[in-house]
Amino acid sequence: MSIALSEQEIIRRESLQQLRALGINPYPAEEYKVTAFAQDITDNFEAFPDTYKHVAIAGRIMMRRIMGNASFFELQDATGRVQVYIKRDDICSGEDKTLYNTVFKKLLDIGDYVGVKGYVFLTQTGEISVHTQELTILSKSLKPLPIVRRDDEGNIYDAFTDPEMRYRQRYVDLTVNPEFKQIFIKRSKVISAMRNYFNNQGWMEVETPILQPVHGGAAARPFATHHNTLDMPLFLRIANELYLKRLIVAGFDGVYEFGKMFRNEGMDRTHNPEFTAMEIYVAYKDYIWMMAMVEECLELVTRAVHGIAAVQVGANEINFAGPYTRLTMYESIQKYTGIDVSAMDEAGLREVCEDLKIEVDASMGKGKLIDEIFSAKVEANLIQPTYITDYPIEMTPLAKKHRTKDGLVERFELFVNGKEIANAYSELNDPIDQRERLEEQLILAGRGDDEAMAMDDDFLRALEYGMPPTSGLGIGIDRLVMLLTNQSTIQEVLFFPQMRPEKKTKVSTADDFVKIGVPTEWVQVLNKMGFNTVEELKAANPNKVFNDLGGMRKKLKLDITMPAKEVVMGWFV
RNA sequence: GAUUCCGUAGCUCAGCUGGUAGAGCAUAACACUUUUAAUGUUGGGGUCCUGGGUUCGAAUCCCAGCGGGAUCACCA
Repeated sequence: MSIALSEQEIIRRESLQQLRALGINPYPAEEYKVTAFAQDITDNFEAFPDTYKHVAIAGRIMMRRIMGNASFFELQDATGRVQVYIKRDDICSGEDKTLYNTVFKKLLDIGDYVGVKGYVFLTQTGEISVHTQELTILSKSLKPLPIVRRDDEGNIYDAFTDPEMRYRQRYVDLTVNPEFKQIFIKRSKVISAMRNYFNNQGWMEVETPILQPVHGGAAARPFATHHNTLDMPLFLRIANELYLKRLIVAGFDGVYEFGKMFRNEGMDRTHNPEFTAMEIYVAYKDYIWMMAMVEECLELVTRAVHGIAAVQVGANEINFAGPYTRLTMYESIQKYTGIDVSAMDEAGLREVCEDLKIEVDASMGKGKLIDEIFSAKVEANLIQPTYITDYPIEMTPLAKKHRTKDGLVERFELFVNGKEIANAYSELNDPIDQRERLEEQLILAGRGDDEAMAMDDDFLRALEYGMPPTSGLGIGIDRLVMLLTNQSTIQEVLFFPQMRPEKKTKVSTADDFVKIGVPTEWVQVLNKMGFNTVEELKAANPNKVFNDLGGMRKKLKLDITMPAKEVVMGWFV
């Protein structure tokens, strides 16, 4: 980050002072009563011209076309852009033309918030515009926005596309690339549609702890923190599953939670350290029931976002109308590799992996090996929504044993466009079985499987009191939104994706410089000369600094008094 | 974590085999009362990511670091 202000920033700060000098508050406190929006005006003016005879709109100036005593500018509000026409003699009825000649033409900039009162009309070239009768400054912008230009055909010039700046300064991104707001609007619709659906079924939204003493319910490395008063370690949750099941034990029939999960693992275009999951648990149901529920829910969500049940994702059109294809895990492996792994033991599976050139290691058990084959050979083929069911018991310590098939559990995952979107079980409610299964996880952990799950004694105690048969479902909201908005990176569906910290240049404050005797108005000059800290300045040659100050004063055309040489020498004492 | 590409003005980008930095927009000044990627004329604006090295001389070549992208590996 540069410390010294750029030329344009200095000019804007000077404009700010001049506005104040003219008695105009650049940051007024009063409410500005908005009565119209850009999109509404451009959509409906021609059909209902009479309704737009007195409008008040507010937003940012995004482009200006000044032509002598009349000008056009584009005002951008939350809904879009509308052109505004402003004529000197309309806003300056008397002799004093300051408001137009000075305030509008000189002191306002692209990015400033203004309010415009006036009437809507059609220009000679047929553009719907607002004719200004009253102009109000609502907020002065001190940093120039990137300029993105568009022509009539919608071609974009000088697009602001640098991902680093877009993610770090999302406020700039969404200001100059407002089309990206659609992703977040759709994200909001996905969540609200799902929430409405659940509420309509009579299920209850709940909140469970984010700070957990045991990070259970999934297998992942947690973020660790510490509570001072209790002097105990706490973890940011990696899952909320075990708490939601406690609520089923408590007697709620249907509970769900949208929430952030935190996993201390790698970051890439499908992983952010914090991500949003939705988990729902419904009593007296099983995973077969859950498949039908998910089909209904996702079709409804897709329609809420797109109006239809289908969505274009890359080259594929995905149809969310159910029912979805159902394949058992073994069937899916047979279908895409021709190999029947259903009866194989660990040694047989290792052979298969070797034949298929899948990398494995010694820590992997039977379930993990099957999962590796599935990931490598099947997943990418599952484009239309497909349920993969009946997983090996070793991979799934929280799901109920299959009602008829030995060695399997009642679980499905929903795959769409080659990626997992949802995961569901008939939940394990046999407390003795659950304890054994978690103990097996401890053994796996002992073999070096760092994904093995931790023991949670309080959760087991809850199960011992009795949990009704229950089906549970988890959906990765970020990935669902990626799918429904045709985005290939998770960063695009998160407002503020995690980034490495910005490089900060060490800076002394203006006060630090003043303390060693530098006149306030010269601090900026020193910064401009490359002295960002008092230490850097003191390390320099005093005579050279004194000479350079004069040079900078001339170069920057500063009308400030040159400090005496003794004063400058004093800085270096 | 590995490989690879990138980092130059407020923004988008040029910059050749090394010779001391350019364009468009933005900005400043002037002109212009229905323009629209407004236009015309003139001007200002740079720690060429940071630090080393090679060289008479580095935005350019070499090394290291920082930040980002892409691909791969792990995970949702």
